[in-house]
Amino acid sequence: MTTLNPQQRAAVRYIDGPLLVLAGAGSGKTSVITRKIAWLIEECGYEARHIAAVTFTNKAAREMKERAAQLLKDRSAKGLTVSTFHNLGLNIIRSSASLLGRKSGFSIFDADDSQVLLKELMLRGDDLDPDLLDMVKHQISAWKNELLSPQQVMGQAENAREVAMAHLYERYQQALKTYNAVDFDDLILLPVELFQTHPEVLEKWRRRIRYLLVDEYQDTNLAQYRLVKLLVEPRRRLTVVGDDDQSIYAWRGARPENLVQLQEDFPELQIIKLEQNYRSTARILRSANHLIDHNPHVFSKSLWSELGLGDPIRIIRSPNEEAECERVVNEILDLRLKRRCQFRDFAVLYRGNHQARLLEMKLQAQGVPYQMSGGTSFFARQEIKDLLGYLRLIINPDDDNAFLRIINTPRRQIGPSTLEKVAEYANQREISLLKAIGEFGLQSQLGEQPWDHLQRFKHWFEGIVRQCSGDNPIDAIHRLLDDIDYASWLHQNASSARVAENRMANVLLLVDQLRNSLARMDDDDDNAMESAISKLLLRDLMERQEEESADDKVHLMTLHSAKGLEFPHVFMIGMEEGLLPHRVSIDENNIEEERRLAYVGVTRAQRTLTLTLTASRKQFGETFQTIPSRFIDELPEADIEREGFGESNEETRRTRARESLDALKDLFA
DNA sequence: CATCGTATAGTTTTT
DNA sequence: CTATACGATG
Repeated sequence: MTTLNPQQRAAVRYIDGPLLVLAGAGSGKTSVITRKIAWLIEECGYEARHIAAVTFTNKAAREMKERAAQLLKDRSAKGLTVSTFHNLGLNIIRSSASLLGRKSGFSIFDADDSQVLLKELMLRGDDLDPDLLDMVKHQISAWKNELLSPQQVMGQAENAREVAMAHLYERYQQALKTYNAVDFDDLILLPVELFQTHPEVLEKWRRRIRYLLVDEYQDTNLAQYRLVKLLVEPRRRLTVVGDDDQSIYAWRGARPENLVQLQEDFPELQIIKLEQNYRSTARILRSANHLIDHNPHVFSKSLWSELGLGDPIRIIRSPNEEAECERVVNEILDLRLKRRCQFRDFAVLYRGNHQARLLEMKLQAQGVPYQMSGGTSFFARQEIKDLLGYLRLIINPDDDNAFLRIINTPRRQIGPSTLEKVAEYANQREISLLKAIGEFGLQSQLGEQPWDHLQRFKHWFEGIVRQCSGDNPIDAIHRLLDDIDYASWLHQNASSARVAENRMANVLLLVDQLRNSLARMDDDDDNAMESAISKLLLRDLMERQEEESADDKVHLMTLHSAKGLEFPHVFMIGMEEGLLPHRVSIDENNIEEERRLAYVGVTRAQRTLTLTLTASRKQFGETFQTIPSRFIDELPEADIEREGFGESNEETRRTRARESLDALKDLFA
């Protein structure tokens, strides 16, 4: 076990009141949290089940849980809560679902589900232009994160559009309730509402959670802050760890000012700074400090390290994005040999997920194993959404969204016109679609064929549901896939057999994860299936799978998902104006957050850091000249090494040769 | 009701 | 340029 430095030790041992730990990048904040958990249990007499640690990502939660369990030598870790905000919220909601107008088995709508629902409501309402969908969904989410109810929003609406949006918000919330569903924002919002309206429930949770630790505190939004505050009052046994320089979720409602707010709300707040970095070389750290110095600061800190000077930061400019990706791959292969390190020691970070596509191609071309985390996730895939649709409907017959998703997948000769009538009938009777197709009152509304098709589906589905509530739900799901001949359906729709098989493999993987998840749960849990599916919907399980199979592979991920991680060798690609900082952020004047994003990227690196960019980039078929990111100019000149910038004859010639070669390639392609 | 075609839009991050 | 959405046709 490593020894803690004096600041870390103080942070672990201070338990007399609320504590804010300002932890710079790589300063060992996870150690502080896990060691504090152990300290509370071993030295302060807390039982594990009375301690909760909350983070933002599943990944962080898992790592923390693992490290805590290690420290406690799997003795007393049982009952310890280490989870994401959303997961904690889910558990709170589940324990009092009926008070919130939900029944057990309620669905969790993801961003797509919410969008589908909102669109539907907008089309039906027709007082809002459907083109505003993007704006509206963002607005509603923002309201929820600000804990504003539809009524409150209505009260402060200033024009017709705002009234219409407030109205839509209300209908949206009502629809979720009708569908027995909650969306991601509700996972925080509803617990707060619950606590505010049912003090006895709050009291129960306060007795349960007697010490609360919050990680990445700078990412909390108002709703999350309120939840924390409700839980820790009046005893105020709270430790939060954060770094305002790593706040990169303002767009999601995160408020770094919560760090300051904390001081006002808890005047007795103690603050401890962790400034020693245990991760990066001096050059990397100096670059990071230099970069972030261009931002204003609430709390100033200066990171230092004892790990030696290290290599200069390399900045490589390539003629175009293809060359850029090829170059990165070559650098990885090269470094791997020179430094005798493994593929897993490398990470390539980028601003947007789409940047990974080309990279993937080039990695594949060279046979370099890689792993993309986060990515255009698993859950955006058709096949996964199909299966989740079925699963959701099995545990929640009111989930009309799920019903609509799967009713005609694969084809059951049940089309839009039929569904229109079903929906109308269901609406009038105020029942769910699934229920509606079982009622004879509907029969007269439909032709003979559509009715028969619906009945066949209904009987079949009821059989599946019945089998699912039996001893072996996994068998039931396999039967389901068998019955609908899903493999054939995929083959029919895919461009190639390979793609189809891949998709089927994804589906089976998901089922397998579900089985594992069920096996891990208590046998006496009646709601095991529901819990397991919730886990799926909160996107926990598949990531877990990724990690467990993460052997020796290069890591590919966005700058956002890289937060909290570290790698010996880091590449940041696309260091151009418009990409990082992103165009939208430039337009909206959010340069500071982009800079923090760059800072997060830089501080992931332990040994070497390479930034790459292109001279020109293709966009919508046209080629544009690019401008190097302003952040490059914000690095200390003494610590960087540029390549591809000089306009030496030699390089220009090579570039030209390269370009004409590419042009030729295009010509023949 | 399904399939095929054309038109059009699209710039970012996540639980 | 590509992915998706919508509309026309079979």
